[in-house]
Amino acid sequence: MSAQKKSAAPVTRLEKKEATRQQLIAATVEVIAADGFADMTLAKVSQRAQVSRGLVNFHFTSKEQLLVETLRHLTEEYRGAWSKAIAKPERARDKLLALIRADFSPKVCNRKKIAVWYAFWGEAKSRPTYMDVCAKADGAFAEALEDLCRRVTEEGGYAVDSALAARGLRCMTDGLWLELLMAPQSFRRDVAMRTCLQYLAQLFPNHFLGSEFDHVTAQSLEQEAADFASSGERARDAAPEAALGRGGTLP
Amino acid sequence: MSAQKKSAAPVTRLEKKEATRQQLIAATVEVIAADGFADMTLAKVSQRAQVSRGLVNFHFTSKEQLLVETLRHLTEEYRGAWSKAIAKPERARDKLLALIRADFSPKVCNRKKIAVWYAFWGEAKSRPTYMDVCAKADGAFAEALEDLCRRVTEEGGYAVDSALAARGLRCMTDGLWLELLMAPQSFRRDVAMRTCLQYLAQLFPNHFLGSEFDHVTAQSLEQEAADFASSGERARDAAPEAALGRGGTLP
DNA sequence: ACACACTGAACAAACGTTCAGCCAAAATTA
DNA sequence: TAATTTTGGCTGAACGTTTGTTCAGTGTGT
Repeated sequence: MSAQKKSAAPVTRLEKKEATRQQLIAATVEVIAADGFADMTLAKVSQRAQVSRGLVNFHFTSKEQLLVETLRHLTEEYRGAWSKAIAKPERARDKLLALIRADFSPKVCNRKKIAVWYAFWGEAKSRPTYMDVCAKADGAFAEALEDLCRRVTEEGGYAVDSALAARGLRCMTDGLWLELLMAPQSFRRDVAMRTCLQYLAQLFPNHFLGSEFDHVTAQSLEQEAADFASSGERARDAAPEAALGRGGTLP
Repeated sequence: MSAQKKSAAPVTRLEKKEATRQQLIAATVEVIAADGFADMTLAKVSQRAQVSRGLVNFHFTSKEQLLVETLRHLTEEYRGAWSKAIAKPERARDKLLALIRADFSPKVCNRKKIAVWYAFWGEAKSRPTYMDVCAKADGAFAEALEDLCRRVTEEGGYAVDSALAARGLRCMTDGLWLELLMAPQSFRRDVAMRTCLQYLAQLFPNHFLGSEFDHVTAQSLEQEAADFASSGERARDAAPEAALGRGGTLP
Protein backbone atom coordinates (compact mmCIF):
# COMPACT_ATOMS: atom_id res chain seq x y z
CA MET A 1 0.00 0.00 0.00
CA SER A 2 2.97 2.31 0.19
CA ALA A 3 2.33 4.81 -2.57
CA GLN A 4 5.71 6.46 -2.05
CA LYS A 5 7.96 4.07 -3.93
CA LYS A 6 6.63 3.41 -7.35
CA SER A 7 6.93 -0.04 -8.84
CA ALA A 8 8.92 -1.82 -6.11
CA ALA A 9 11.97 -0.61 -4.22
CA PRO A 10 15.08 0.35 -6.20
CA VAL A 11 17.87 -2.17 -6.13
CA THR A 12 20.77 -1.21 -8.32
CA ARG A 13 22.79 1.89 -7.48
CA LEU A 14 21.73 3.79 -10.58
CA GLU A 15 18.09 3.17 -9.84
CA LYS A 16 18.54 4.41 -6.32
CA LYS A 17 20.24 7.53 -7.63
CA GLU A 18 17.41 8.27 -9.99
CA ALA A 19 14.92 7.63 -7.20
CA THR A 20 16.46 10.24 -4.89
CA ARG A 21 16.67 12.62 -7.80
CA GLN A 22 12.95 12.31 -8.31
CA GLN A 23 12.49 12.63 -4.58
CA LEU A 24 14.30 15.94 -4.63
CA ILE A 25 12.13 17.22 -7.45
CA ALA A 26 8.99 16.12 -5.63
CA ALA A 27 10.22 17.84 -2.49
CA THR A 28 10.86 21.01 -4.48
CA VAL A 29 7.29 21.01 -5.73
CA GLU A 30 5.98 20.61 -2.23
CA VAL A 31 8.18 23.32 -0.76
CA ILE A 32 7.22 25.83 -3.44
CA ALA A 33 3.55 25.01 -2.98
CA ALA A 34 3.83 25.31 0.78
CA ASP A 35 6.14 28.30 1.17
CA GLY A 36 6.13 30.05 -2.16
CA PHE A 37 8.89 30.66 -4.66
CA ALA A 38 10.59 33.35 -2.65
CA ASP A 39 10.93 31.24 0.48
CA MET A 40 11.96 28.10 -1.31
CA THR A 41 15.22 27.00 0.20
CA LEU A 42 17.60 24.16 -0.46
CA ALA A 43 17.64 23.49 3.26
CA LYS A 44 13.88 22.98 3.25
CA VAL A 45 14.01 20.82 0.15
CA SER A 46 16.71 18.55 1.49
CA GLN A 47 14.93 18.31 4.81
CA ARG A 48 11.64 17.35 3.18
CA ALA A 49 13.38 14.83 0.96
CA GLN A 50 15.17 13.49 4.03
CA VAL A 51 18.60 13.79 2.57
CA SER A 52 21.64 15.77 3.56
CA ARG A 53 22.12 19.39 2.73
CA GLY A 54 24.75 19.23 0.08
CA LEU A 55 23.09 16.52 -1.94
CA VAL A 56 21.18 18.93 -4.11
CA ASN A 57 24.37 20.35 -5.51
CA PHE A 58 25.51 16.84 -6.24
CA HIS A 59 22.47 15.84 -8.27
CA PHE A 60 21.89 19.28 -9.73
CA THR A 61 24.76 21.65 -10.16
CA SER A 62 22.90 24.56 -8.63
CA LYS A 63 19.61 25.67 -7.15
CA GLU A 64 18.66 27.21 -10.45
CA GLN A 65 19.25 23.91 -12.19
CA LEU A 66 17.04 22.12 -9.72
CA LEU A 67 14.28 24.58 -10.47
CA VAL A 68 14.65 24.16 -14.19
CA GLU A 69 14.52 20.38 -13.86
CA THR A 70 11.46 20.68 -11.65
CA LEU A 71 9.71 22.79 -14.25
CA ARG A 72 10.74 20.33 -16.94
CA HIS A 73 9.31 17.51 -14.87
CA LEU A 74 6.03 19.39 -14.55
CA THR A 75 5.77 20.07 -18.26
CA GLU A 76 6.55 16.46 -19.15
CA GLU A 77 4.01 15.17 -16.69
CA TYR A 78 1.42 17.49 -18.16
CA ARG A 79 2.28 16.58 -21.70
CA GLY A 80 2.16 12.92 -20.85
CA ALA A 81 -1.28 13.31 -19.35
CA TRP A 82 -2.95 14.97 -22.30
CA SER A 83 -1.13 13.12 -25.04
CA LYS A 84 -2.04 9.82 -23.44
CA ALA A 85 -5.63 10.98 -23.07
CA ILE A 86 -6.12 11.92 -26.71
CA ALA A 87 -4.45 8.78 -27.99
CA LYS A 88 -7.29 6.48 -27.04
CA PRO A 89 -10.42 8.03 -28.64
CA GLU A 90 -10.86 7.92 -32.35
CA ARG A 91 -13.19 10.78 -33.20
CA ALA A 92 -11.89 14.33 -32.89
CA ARG A 93 -14.84 15.23 -30.72
CA ASP A 94 -13.97 12.54 -28.21
CA LYS A 95 -10.32 13.48 -28.26
CA LEU A 96 -11.27 17.04 -27.43
CA LEU A 97 -13.41 15.85 -24.58
CA ALA A 98 -10.62 13.64 -23.30
CA LEU A 99 -8.22 16.54 -23.51
CA ILE A 100 -10.40 18.65 -21.26
CA ARG A 101 -10.94 15.80 -18.89
CA ALA A 102 -7.18 15.30 -18.68
CA ASP A 103 -6.67 19.00 -18.07
CA PHE A 104 -8.80 18.82 -14.95
CA SER A 105 -7.80 15.38 -13.78
CA PRO A 106 -6.62 15.32 -10.17
CA LYS A 107 -3.14 14.24 -11.13
CA VAL A 108 -2.21 17.46 -12.90
CA CYS A 109 -4.96 19.73 -11.68
CA ASN A 110 -4.69 20.11 -7.94
CA ARG A 111 -3.96 23.17 -5.87
CA LYS A 112 -0.42 22.14 -5.04
CA LYS A 113 0.68 21.72 -8.62
CA ILE A 114 -1.23 24.73 -9.86
CA ALA A 115 0.43 26.93 -7.27
CA VAL A 116 3.79 25.75 -8.52
CA TRP A 117 2.80 26.39 -12.14
CA TYR A 118 1.86 29.94 -11.31
CA ALA A 119 5.03 30.45 -9.33
CA PHE A 120 7.07 29.47 -12.36
CA TRP A 121 4.97 31.60 -14.68
CA GLY A 122 5.52 34.56 -12.41
CA GLU A 123 9.26 34.08 -12.65
CA ALA A 124 9.31 33.26 -16.35
CA LYS A 125 9.65 36.81 -17.58
CA SER A 126 12.91 37.30 -15.72
CA ARG A 127 14.33 33.85 -16.48
CA PRO A 128 14.44 33.04 -20.17
CA THR A 129 15.11 29.36 -19.49
CA TYR A 130 11.70 28.98 -17.89
CA MET A 131 10.09 30.66 -20.85
CA ASP A 132 11.82 28.33 -23.26
CA VAL A 133 10.72 25.23 -21.39
CA CYS A 134 7.15 26.47 -21.15
CA ALA A 135 7.04 27.71 -24.72
CA LYS A 136 7.93 24.30 -26.06
CA ALA A 137 5.30 22.54 -23.97
CA ASP A 138 2.63 25.15 -24.62
CA GLY A 139 3.39 25.08 -28.30
CA ALA A 140 2.81 21.35 -28.55
CA PHE A 141 -0.40 21.60 -26.59
CA ALA A 142 -1.68 24.51 -28.62
CA GLU A 143 -0.91 22.69 -31.83
CA ALA A 144 -2.76 19.56 -30.76
CA LEU A 145 -5.73 21.56 -29.61
CA GLU A 146 -5.84 23.61 -32.76
CA ASP A 147 -5.67 20.49 -34.87
CA LEU A 148 -8.62 18.97 -33.04
CA CYS A 149 -10.65 22.13 -33.34
CA ARG A 150 -9.91 22.31 -37.02
CA ARG A 151 -11.04 18.74 -37.55
CA VAL A 152 -14.28 19.28 -35.69
CA THR A 153 -14.89 22.48 -37.58
CA GLU A 154 -14.45 20.73 -40.91
CA GLU A 155 -16.51 17.76 -39.83
CA GLY A 156 -19.44 19.88 -38.88
CA GLY A 157 -18.96 22.55 -41.47
CA TYR A 158 -19.10 25.23 -38.80
CA ALA A 159 -18.45 28.84 -39.61
CA VAL A 160 -15.94 29.44 -36.86
CA ASP A 161 -12.30 30.46 -36.82
CA SER A 162 -10.84 27.22 -35.45
CA ALA A 163 -7.59 28.89 -34.41
CA LEU A 164 -9.51 31.48 -32.46
CA ALA A 165 -11.67 28.78 -30.93
CA ALA A 166 -8.64 26.77 -29.86
CA ARG A 167 -7.04 29.83 -28.34
CA GLY A 168 -10.24 30.62 -26.49
CA LEU A 169 -10.50 27.16 -25.06
CA ARG A 170 -6.87 27.11 -24.05
CA CYS A 171 -7.16 30.45 -22.30
CA MET A 172 -10.33 29.35 -20.60
CA THR A 173 -8.69 26.31 -19.06
CA ASP A 174 -5.77 28.39 -17.88
CA GLY A 175 -8.13 30.88 -16.33
CA LEU A 176 -10.07 28.11 -14.68
CA TRP A 177 -6.86 26.88 -13.12
CA LEU A 178 -6.35 30.31 -11.66
CA GLU A 179 -9.83 30.38 -10.20
CA LEU A 180 -9.15 26.97 -8.83
CA LEU A 181 -6.04 28.30 -7.15
CA MET A 182 -7.53 31.48 -5.80
CA ALA A 183 -11.06 30.43 -4.89
CA PRO A 184 -10.87 26.72 -4.09
CA GLN A 185 -13.88 26.76 -1.77
CA SER A 186 -16.31 28.09 -4.37
CA PHE A 187 -14.97 25.86 -7.07
CA ARG A 188 -15.72 22.40 -8.30
CA ARG A 189 -14.01 20.39 -10.91
CA ASP A 190 -17.25 19.66 -12.73
CA VAL A 191 -18.12 23.33 -12.99
CA ALA A 192 -14.78 23.94 -14.65
CA MET A 193 -15.44 21.25 -17.21
CA ARG A 194 -18.97 22.41 -17.73
CA THR A 195 -17.67 25.90 -18.41
CA CYS A 196 -15.44 24.51 -21.13
CA LEU A 197 -18.19 22.33 -22.46
CA GLN A 198 -20.55 25.26 -22.67
CA TYR A 199 -17.98 27.02 -24.79
CA LEU A 200 -17.59 24.03 -27.06
CA ALA A 201 -21.34 23.54 -27.32
CA GLN A 202 -21.68 27.12 -28.47
CA LEU A 203 -18.97 26.69 -31.07
CA PHE A 204 -19.84 23.21 -32.25
CA PRO A 205 -23.49 22.63 -31.30
CA ASN A 206 -23.92 19.45 -33.31
CA HIS A 207 -20.93 17.85 -31.64
CA PHE A 208 -21.18 19.00 -28.06
CA LEU A 209 -24.72 20.07 -27.32
CA GLY A 210 -26.23 18.09 -24.49
CA SER A 211 -25.18 17.77 -20.89
CA GLU A 212 -22.22 15.47 -20.63
CA PHE A 213 -21.41 15.61 -16.97
CA ASP A 214 -24.86 15.78 -15.50
CA HIS A 215 -25.01 12.24 -14.25
CA VAL A 216 -22.52 13.00 -11.52
CA THR A 217 -24.50 13.46 -8.36
CA ALA A 218 -24.43 16.79 -6.61
CA GLN A 219 -23.43 15.08 -3.38
CA SER A 220 -20.32 13.44 -4.77
CA LEU A 221 -19.27 16.79 -6.12
CA GLU A 222 -19.68 18.53 -2.80
CA GLN A 223 -17.40 15.90 -1.39
CA GLU A 224 -14.90 16.48 -4.14
CA ALA A 225 -15.00 20.22 -3.51
CA ALA A 226 -14.24 19.63 0.14
CA ASP A 227 -11.35 17.35 -0.78
CA PHE A 228 -10.04 19.91 -3.17
CA ALA A 229 -10.24 22.87 -0.82
CA SER A 230 -8.12 21.04 1.73
CA SER A 231 -5.76 19.72 -0.91
CA GLY A 232 -2.08 20.37 -1.25
CA GLU A 233 -1.08 17.62 1.10
CA ARG A 234 -1.30 14.03 0.05
CA ALA A 235 -3.54 15.06 -2.83
CA ARG A 236 -5.15 12.28 -4.76
CA ASP A 237 -2.42 11.79 -7.24
CA ALA A 238 -3.52 8.26 -7.74
CA ALA A 239 -6.96 7.40 -9.12
CA PRO A 240 -6.53 9.67 -12.11
CA GLU A 241 -9.80 9.27 -13.89
CA ALA A 242 -12.58 8.02 -11.75
CA ALA A 243 -15.78 9.67 -10.59
CA LEU A 244 -16.29 11.63 -13.77
CA GLY A 245 -18.13 10.68 -16.89
CA ARG A 246 -16.25 8.52 -19.28
CA GLY A 247 -17.69 9.02 -22.72
CA GLY A 248 -20.35 10.97 -24.49
CA THR A 249 -23.80 10.09 -25.68
CA LEU A 250 -24.25 12.44 -28.57
CA PRO A 251 -23.08 12.09 -32.21
CA MET B 1 7.45 67.40 -19.98
CA SER B 2 8.72 65.50 -16.94
CA ALA B 3 6.33 62.59 -16.67
CA GLN B 4 7.87 61.51 -13.37
CA LYS B 5 6.13 63.88 -11.00
CA LYS B 6 2.43 63.79 -11.50
CA SER B 7 0.47 67.01 -11.31
CA ALA B 8 3.24 69.41 -10.28
CA ALA B 9 6.02 68.78 -7.80
CA PRO B 10 5.08 68.03 -4.20
CA VAL B 11 5.44 70.96 -1.83
CA THR B 12 4.30 70.12 1.66
CA ARG B 13 6.15 67.53 3.65
CA LEU B 14 3.26 65.09 3.72
CA GLU B 15 2.90 65.23 -0.03
CA LYS B 16 6.56 64.50 -0.47
CA LYS B 17 6.29 61.57 1.88
CA GLU B 18 3.38 60.09 -0.05
CA ALA B 19 5.26 60.65 -3.29
CA THR B 20 8.28 58.63 -2.19
CA ARG B 21 5.95 55.97 -0.84
CA GLN B 22 4.41 55.60 -4.26
CA GLN B 23 7.88 55.67 -5.75
CA LEU B 24 8.84 52.70 -3.60
CA ILE B 25 5.78 50.76 -4.68
CA ALA B 26 6.48 51.54 -8.32
CA ALA B 27 10.08 50.44 -7.87
CA THR B 28 8.88 47.21 -6.29
CA VAL B 29 6.72 46.47 -9.31
CA GLU B 30 9.62 47.06 -11.63
CA VAL B 31 12.04 44.95 -9.64
CA ILE B 32 9.64 42.01 -9.45
CA ALA B 33 8.96 42.28 -13.17
CA ALA B 34 12.65 42.48 -13.96
CA ASP B 35 14.14 39.99 -11.52
CA GLY B 36 11.23 37.87 -10.32
CA PHE B 37 9.71 37.41 -6.92
CA ALA B 38 12.52 35.28 -5.57
CA ASP B 39 15.23 37.78 -6.44
CA MET B 40 13.32 40.81 -5.32
CA THR B 41 15.48 42.60 -2.80
CA LEU B 42 15.04 45.69 -0.70
CA ALA B 43 18.47 46.81 -1.83
CA LYS B 44 17.35 46.71 -5.45
CA VAL B 45 14.08 48.45 -4.67
CA SER B 46 15.73 51.29 -2.79
CA GLN B 47 18.35 51.63 -5.48
CA ARG B 48 15.76 51.84 -8.25
CA ALA B 49 13.70 54.31 -6.25
CA GLN B 50 16.87 56.31 -5.62
CA VAL B 51 16.47 56.39 -1.89
CA SER B 52 18.57 55.07 0.95
CA ARG B 53 18.56 51.50 2.08
CA GLY B 54 16.70 51.76 5.33
CA LEU B 55 13.88 53.88 4.00
CA VAL B 56 11.69 50.94 3.11
CA ASN B 57 11.47 49.90 6.73
CA PHE B 58 10.53 53.44 7.59
CA HIS B 59 7.60 53.68 5.19
CA PHE B 60 6.62 50.04 5.49
CA THR B 61 7.38 48.14 8.63
CA SER B 62 8.80 45.18 6.77
CA LYS B 63 9.48 43.73 3.35
CA GLU B 64 6.34 41.67 3.61
CA GLN B 65 4.31 44.79 4.28
CA LEU B 66 5.77 46.48 1.24
CA LEU B 67 4.70 43.52 -0.87
CA VAL B 68 1.19 43.57 0.53
CA GLU B 69 0.86 47.28 -0.16
CA THR B 70 2.18 46.76 -3.67
CA LEU B 71 -0.44 44.11 -4.31
CA ARG B 72 -3.10 46.35 -2.86
CA HIS B 73 -1.96 49.12 -5.16
CA LEU B 74 -2.25 46.79 -8.13
CA THR B 75 -5.75 45.67 -7.22
CA GLU B 76 -6.95 49.21 -6.67
CA GLU B 77 -5.50 50.34 -9.95
CA TYR B 78 -7.23 47.49 -11.70
CA ARG B 79 -10.52 48.08 -9.97
CA GLY B 80 -10.32 51.76 -10.76
CA ALA B 81 -9.76 51.01 -14.42
CA TRP B 82 -12.75 48.76 -14.97
CA SER B 83 -15.16 50.55 -12.67
CA LYS B 84 -14.42 53.82 -14.41
CA ALA B 85 -14.84 52.14 -17.77
CA ILE B 86 -18.27 50.69 -17.08
CA ALA B 87 -19.55 53.89 -15.52
CA LYS B 88 -19.75 55.78 -18.78
CA PRO B 89 -21.86 53.61 -21.10
CA GLU B 90 -25.53 53.20 -20.48
CA ARG B 91 -26.49 49.92 -22.09
CA ALA B 92 -25.30 46.68 -20.51
CA ARG B 93 -23.90 45.56 -23.82
CA ASP B 94 -21.69 48.64 -24.04
CA LYS B 95 -20.62 48.30 -20.44
CA LEU B 96 -19.52 44.75 -21.14
CA LEU B 97 -17.57 45.92 -24.15
CA ALA B 98 -15.97 48.69 -22.13
CA LEU B 99 -15.07 46.19 -19.42
CA ILE B 100 -13.18 44.03 -21.88
CA ARG B 101 -11.51 47.03 -23.43
CA ALA B 102 -10.39 48.16 -19.98
CA ASP B 103 -9.07 44.70 -19.21
CA PHE B 104 -6.71 44.90 -22.15
CA SER B 105 -5.88 48.57 -21.96
CA PRO B 106 -2.15 49.25 -21.90
CA LYS B 107 -2.30 50.76 -18.46
CA VAL B 108 -3.22 47.55 -16.66
CA CYS B 109 -2.45 45.03 -19.36
CA ASN B 110 1.25 45.15 -20.13
CA ARG B 111 3.89 42.51 -19.65
CA LYS B 112 5.48 44.20 -16.67
CA LYS B 113 2.30 44.37 -14.65
CA ILE B 114 1.10 40.95 -15.73
CA ALA B 115 4.35 39.37 -14.64
CA VAL B 116 3.87 40.94 -11.22
CA TRP B 117 0.30 39.70 -11.04
CA TYR B 118 1.39 36.18 -11.75
CA ALA B 119 4.21 36.42 -9.24
CA PHE B 120 1.73 37.35 -6.54
CA TRP B 121 -0.71 34.64 -7.61
CA GLY B 122 2.08 32.11 -7.40
CA GLU B 123 2.78 33.14 -3.83
CA ALA B 124 -0.84 33.51 -2.78
CA LYS B 125 -1.34 29.93 -1.69
CA SER B 126 1.38 30.23 0.93
CA ARG B 127 0.50 33.74 2.09
CA PRO B 128 -3.13 34.13 3.15
CA THR B 129 -2.89 37.92 3.13
CA TYR B 130 -2.36 37.92 -0.62
CA MET B 131 -5.33 35.65 -1.07
CA ASP B 132 -7.53 37.95 0.98
CA VAL B 133 -6.55 41.02 -0.99
CA CYS B 134 -7.09 39.25 -4.30
CA ALA B 135 -10.31 37.60 -3.21
CA LYS B 136 -11.88 40.93 -2.39
CA ALA B 137 -10.89 42.46 -5.70
CA ASP B 138 -11.81 39.41 -7.73
CA GLY B 139 -15.14 39.16 -5.97
CA ALA B 140 -16.12 42.68 -6.91
CA PHE B 141 -15.08 42.14 -10.50
CA ALA B 142 -16.89 38.82 -10.76
CA GLU B 143 -20.01 40.38 -9.33
CA ALA B 144 -19.99 43.25 -11.77
CA LEU B 145 -19.36 40.95 -14.69
CA GLU B 146 -22.08 38.57 -13.64
CA ASP B 147 -24.53 41.40 -13.27
CA LEU B 148 -23.83 42.61 -16.77
CA CYS B 149 -24.15 39.15 -18.23
CA ARG B 150 -27.43 38.68 -16.44
CA ARG B 151 -28.79 41.93 -17.81
CA VAL B 152 -27.79 41.10 -21.36
CA THR B 153 -29.25 37.62 -21.00
CA GLU B 154 -32.57 39.03 -19.85
CA GLU B 155 -32.59 41.75 -22.48
CA GLY B 156 -32.12 39.31 -25.29
CA GLY B 157 -34.04 36.45 -23.75
CA TYR B 158 -31.10 34.13 -24.33
CA ALA B 159 -31.15 30.58 -23.03
CA VAL B 160 -27.75 30.74 -21.36
CA ASP B 161 -26.58 30.33 -17.79
CA SER B 162 -25.40 33.89 -17.17
CA ALA B 163 -23.27 32.90 -14.19
CA LEU B 164 -21.52 30.28 -16.26
CA ALA B 165 -21.08 32.76 -19.08
CA ALA B 166 -19.56 35.34 -16.75
CA ARG B 167 -17.21 32.80 -15.29
CA GLY B 168 -16.17 31.71 -18.75
CA LEU B 169 -15.44 35.23 -19.86
CA ARG B 170 -13.52 36.00 -16.71
CA CYS B 171 -11.40 32.88 -17.06
CA MET B 172 -10.79 33.63 -20.70
CA THR B 173 -9.40 37.07 -19.96
CA ASP B 174 -7.16 35.66 -17.26
CA GLY B 175 -5.92 33.01 -19.66
CA LEU B 176 -5.31 35.63 -22.32
CA TRP B 177 -3.18 37.54 -19.86
CA LEU B 178 -1.08 34.44 -19.39
CA GLU B 179 -0.62 33.98 -23.10
CA LEU B 180 0.32 37.60 -23.27
CA LEU B 181 2.96 37.00 -20.63
CA MET B 182 4.35 33.80 -22.06
CA ALA B 183 4.10 34.38 -25.80
CA PRO B 184 4.31 38.14 -26.30
CA GLN B 185 5.73 37.92 -29.80
CA SER B 186 2.83 35.91 -31.22
CA PHE B 187 0.26 37.97 -29.44
CA ARG B 188 -1.66 41.08 -30.20
CA ARG B 189 -4.01 43.03 -28.07
CA ASP B 190 -6.72 43.01 -30.71
CA VAL B 191 -6.61 39.23 -31.02
CA ALA B 192 -7.20 38.96 -27.30
CA MET B 193 -10.24 41.18 -27.52
CA ARG B 194 -11.47 39.39 -30.59
CA THR B 195 -11.22 36.12 -28.73
CA CYS B 196 -13.44 37.52 -25.99
CA LEU B 197 -15.79 39.06 -28.50
CA GLN B 198 -16.14 35.78 -30.34
CA TYR B 199 -17.19 34.21 -27.06
CA LEU B 200 -19.73 36.94 -26.40
CA ALA B 201 -21.05 36.76 -29.95
CA GLN B 202 -21.67 33.07 -29.51
CA LEU B 203 -23.48 33.62 -26.24
CA PHE B 204 -25.38 36.76 -27.16
CA PRO B 205 -25.55 36.86 -30.97
CA ASN B 206 -28.07 39.67 -31.19
CA HIS B 207 -25.95 41.89 -29.02
CA PHE B 208 -22.43 41.17 -30.14
CA LEU B 209 -22.48 39.64 -33.60
CA GLY B 210 -20.48 41.69 -36.06
CA SER B 211 -16.84 42.62 -36.15
CA GLU B 212 -16.19 45.39 -33.71
CA PHE B 213 -12.48 45.82 -33.93
CA ASP B 214 -11.93 45.29 -37.62
CA HIS B 215 -11.34 48.87 -38.55
CA VAL B 216 -7.96 48.84 -36.83
CA THR B 217 -5.39 48.43 -39.57
CA ALA B 218 -3.18 45.37 -39.57
CA GLN B 219 -0.13 47.59 -39.76
CA SER B 220 -0.88 49.54 -36.61
CA LEU B 221 -1.37 46.25 -34.84
CA GLU B 222 1.95 44.87 -35.98
CA GLN B 223 3.51 47.96 -34.51
CA GLU B 224 1.64 47.48 -31.29
CA ALA B 225 2.79 43.86 -31.09
CA ALA B 226 6.37 44.99 -31.50
CA ASP B 227 5.93 47.59 -28.79
CA PHE B 228 4.38 45.01 -26.56
CA ALA B 229 7.03 42.36 -27.04
CA SER B 230 9.73 44.78 -25.98
CA SER B 231 7.65 46.14 -23.14
CA GLY B 232 8.45 45.99 -19.47
CA GLU B 233 10.58 49.07 -19.54
CA ARG B 234 9.00 52.43 -19.88
CA ALA B 235 5.80 50.78 -21.09
CA ARG B 236 3.09 53.00 -22.44
CA ASP B 237 1.37 53.65 -19.17
CA ALA B 238 0.01 56.87 -20.48
CA ALA B 239 -2.35 56.99 -23.45
CA PRO B 240 -4.74 54.51 -21.86
CA GLU B 241 -7.34 54.18 -24.52
CA ALA B 242 -6.26 55.25 -27.91
CA ALA B 243 -5.66 53.23 -31.05
CA LEU B 244 -8.55 50.89 -30.42
CA GLY B 245 -12.15 51.23 -31.44
CA ARG B 246 -14.32 53.30 -29.20
CA GLY B 247 -17.88 52.17 -29.54
CA GLY B 248 -19.97 49.62 -31.33
CA THR B 249 -22.23 49.80 -34.30
CA LEU B 250 -24.69 47.04 -33.62
CA PRO B 251 -27.90 47.15 -31.55
C1' DA C 1 40.12 -2.63 -3.58
C1' DC C 2 37.67 0.52 -6.16
C1' DA C 3 33.86 3.63 -7.32
C1' DC C 4 30.62 6.67 -6.03
C1' DA C 5 26.20 8.19 -3.90
C1' DC C 6 25.99 10.61 0.07
C1' DT C 7 27.09 13.35 4.57
C1' DG C 8 27.62 17.51 7.29
C1' DA C 9 30.62 21.03 8.85
C1' DA C 10 32.52 25.26 7.07
C1' DC C 11 32.60 29.46 4.12
C1' DA C 12 31.78 33.88 2.00
C1' DA C 13 28.18 36.56 0.28
C1' DA C 14 23.83 38.64 0.68
C1' DC C 15 19.82 39.31 3.11
C1' DG C 16 16.24 42.11 6.20
C1' DT C 17 16.33 44.96 9.97
C1' DT C 18 17.93 48.42 13.34
C1' DC C 19 19.41 52.90 14.87
C1' DA C 20 22.05 57.03 15.95
C1' DG C 21 22.70 60.97 13.46
C1' DC C 22 21.57 64.61 9.76
C1' DC C 23 19.27 68.42 7.70
C1' DA C 24 15.63 71.00 5.73
C1' DA C 25 10.89 72.22 6.57
C1' DA C 26 7.46 73.53 9.94
C1' DA C 27 6.27 75.60 14.31
C1' DT C 28 7.40 78.74 17.87
C1' DT C 29 9.27 82.73 19.83
C1' DA C 30 11.20 87.32 19.68
C1' DT D 1 10.15 89.65 9.39
C1' DA D 2 14.03 87.41 11.59
C1' DA D 3 15.87 84.19 14.77
C1' DT D 4 15.35 79.94 17.17
C1' DT D 5 13.63 75.49 18.40
C1' DT D 6 11.19 71.42 17.17
C1' DT D 7 9.70 68.08 14.07
C1' DG D 8 10.13 64.28 11.07
C1' DG D 9 11.56 62.34 6.58
C1' DC D 10 15.64 60.34 5.45
C1' DT D 11 20.62 58.50 5.51
C1' DG D 12 24.01 54.84 5.68
C1' DA D 13 26.89 52.04 8.45
C1' DA D 14 26.44 48.08 11.32
C1' DC D 15 24.50 43.66 13.04
C1' DG D 16 22.93 38.97 13.25
C1' DT D 17 20.89 35.58 10.41
C1' DT D 18 20.30 32.85 6.46
C1' DT D 19 21.56 31.71 2.00
C1' DG D 20 23.85 28.69 -1.84
C1' DT D 21 27.91 26.38 -2.45
C1' DT D 22 32.13 23.74 -1.47
C1' DC D 23 34.75 19.76 -0.04
C1' DA D 24 37.16 16.38 2.74
C1' DG D 25 35.44 12.38 4.63
C1' DT D 26 32.24 8.02 5.06
C1' DG D 27 30.32 3.71 4.08
C1' DT D 28 28.14 0.62 1.05
C1' DG D 29 27.36 -1.73 -3.30
C1' DT D 30 30.17 -3.48 -7.19
